[in-house]
Amino acid sequence: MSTNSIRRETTVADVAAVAKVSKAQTARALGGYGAVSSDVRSRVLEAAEQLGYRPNMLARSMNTGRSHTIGVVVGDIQNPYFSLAMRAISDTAQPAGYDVLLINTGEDAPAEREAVRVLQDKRVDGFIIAPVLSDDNAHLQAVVDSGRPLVLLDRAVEGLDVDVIATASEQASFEAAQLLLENGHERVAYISTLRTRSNRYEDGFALGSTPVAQRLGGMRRAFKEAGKEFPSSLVRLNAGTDENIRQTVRELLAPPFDATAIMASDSVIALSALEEIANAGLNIPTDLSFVMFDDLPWTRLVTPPLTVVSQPVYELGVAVATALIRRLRGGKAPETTFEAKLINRGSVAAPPTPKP
Amino acid sequence: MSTNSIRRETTVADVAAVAKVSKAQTARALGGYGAVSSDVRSRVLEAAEQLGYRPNMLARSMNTGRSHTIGVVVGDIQNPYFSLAMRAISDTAQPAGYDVLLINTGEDAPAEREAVRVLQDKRVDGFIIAPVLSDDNAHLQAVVDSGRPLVLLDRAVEGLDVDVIATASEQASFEAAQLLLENGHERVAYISTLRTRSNRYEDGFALGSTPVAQRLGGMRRAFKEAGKEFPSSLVRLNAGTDENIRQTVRELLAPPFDATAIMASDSVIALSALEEIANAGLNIPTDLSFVMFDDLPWTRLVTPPLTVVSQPVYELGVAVATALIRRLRGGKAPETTFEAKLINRGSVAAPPTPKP
DNA sequence: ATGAAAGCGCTAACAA
DNA sequence: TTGTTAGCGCTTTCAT
Repeated sequence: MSTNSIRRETTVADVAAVAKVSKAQTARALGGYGAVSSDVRSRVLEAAEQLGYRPNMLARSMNTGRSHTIGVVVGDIQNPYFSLAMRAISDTAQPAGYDVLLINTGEDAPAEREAVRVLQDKRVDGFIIAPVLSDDNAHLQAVVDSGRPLVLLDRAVEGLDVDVIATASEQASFEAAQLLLENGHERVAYISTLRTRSNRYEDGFALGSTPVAQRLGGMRRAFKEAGKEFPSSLVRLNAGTDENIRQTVRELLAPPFDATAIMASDSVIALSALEEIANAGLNIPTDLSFVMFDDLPWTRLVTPPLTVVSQPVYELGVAVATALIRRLRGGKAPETTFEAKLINRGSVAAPPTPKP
Repeated sequence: MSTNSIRRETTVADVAAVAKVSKAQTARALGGYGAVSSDVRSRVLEAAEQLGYRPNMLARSMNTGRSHTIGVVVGDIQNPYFSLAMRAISDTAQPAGYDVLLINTGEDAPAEREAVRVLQDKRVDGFIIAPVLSDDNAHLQAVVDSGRPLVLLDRAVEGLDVDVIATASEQASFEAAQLLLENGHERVAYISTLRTRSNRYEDGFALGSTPVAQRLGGMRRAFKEAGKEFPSSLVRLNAGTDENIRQTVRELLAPPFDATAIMASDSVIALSALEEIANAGLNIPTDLSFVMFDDLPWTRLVTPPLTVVSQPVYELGVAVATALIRRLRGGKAPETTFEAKLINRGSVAAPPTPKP
């Protein structure tokens, strides 16, 4: 017990009093800026130590204009894709002196707009956002206009000129579709959570340059090269809840769709889909072929091991944080390219009734 | 293009000028406090709208002393346990008006201490911490002394009198061990990431009231009731990296340990262990029985489906956030109890050479 | 209900 | 190098 009767934080003024120097000099010594004689510095530091001084970052931020905090907005932190990316962002930002204010939107567009507003109000130095919608940019444009750097993760947004860190997946999707075609599949379904205005995927449907657009593009190309018609009616977007996904799977497997292969655009979808497939008593790959985007450890443990399209998610997270930090330091974001890769394990085989 | 030549944020003063009221009244109208006539309020709000006014939360925080931000410190956000808890915390804090500053420590004690310091400097209103060590409380005690509420997630810390939200797992562990014993297992190994000073688990080893202590306690009880000796030498703590875990598994399966069953204390460990087991050409459950703590969707998809001890992780996250928010509002944290549950699926069977 | 003025804890100009 | 004086944008006395 010593001098802590009334809980008041010690301030520069207190330290200054003990060190017997002006507040300004004290602040300079403590903040590590300006010119301070080593004599004064040591006296100040000692006094600070003795008083247990801790700087009030809010006050500091207020007049420097920098909070040393970056805002991260994702749809679902529970999704391994994002939690891994988050880990990478955190690992990268920390040593650079930035902390992370995380907002989860639950893949809800209004929530994302609100998140951006909150982060702006809290004066974060920069933003990393994995946007829910690819064609809704007003709030993001506002960020750009505010002069605070913004880097997009995973998907681009129409008409928004900012750095985007994403994985090129056209080629890997092409190869995945090709693999399915070679095995005799034509009724290939694709399920994604991507939020769009319309539910149906039509030819020429505007998906911008989202991963989904690339993936569907790759698949189309494979079908075209094979001289087959791409089954647009088997593309399902806006897959949200577990139940929603299961129902979609049931639908796709029944007439008139009769899918013989399913591609799940992320691991969350895959998990729901695989359970539903098991429930239906269907066996992979004999009854149905399956491809999942993202590679997770458990995909090697299931029977059969899953054929996947893997992305370097951790590296993506590092890159997005690095890009933002460069911008924050007034530089340009480094050019980085990431390519998805098809890993053929055991969940693709010929459909039960191969077409000629 | 109108009035945005020099990028200066609009402030209460600006709004006051347009609304033709004093700065004080404007601030009151904008901040929703004090007494403001409806006439003034509407004029202020209109002016604010017109100028696109956004409050500077840093400034606001500086004199209210509340940042409406809570600090969350976890070991590994990539671990599904934490990312799910994080999701729950976020879902709970958001509607209550709190944002989340997340710091990942990589299960490193010094990093945790630093994290706490940073969060204190940033003046977060409260803390949610899943402590790395259970016997290192100086930095946490400092938080308590600062008067800012702290709630512990998952594990308690010796000598620290704060709310702890965790799962009671003694009974479920007892049942798990009992199940193994009934099946004829005596060489039961337990692998955990828990950081301790010593690597070996000895009788009476002080693990406080960590989940691991409870689990081992439950297992001991089962062995005792069965009149068997508990194989302390098969308990492995400090399991860190993937390679580390794999090596531990190899060791445990070989003489002189000859484990016939492995219990993995979380899903990350389980994943590494299962791969190593597969690499060794061992079959579950015929060659080896396996139990994992935490229930994840993929455990139902592997062959055989895994016998697990499940915890209500999302509920835990909600509870920890709720407790903190109650404290922040000056109340007491609600009493909540969570009980782990054994779910026997298919990864436990008799060992290859049953003892009499 | 309103306004003037005094802070919050710090940094930034400006002199000395 | 040092100290003095203004602020940052907001809230909060304290009068009126």
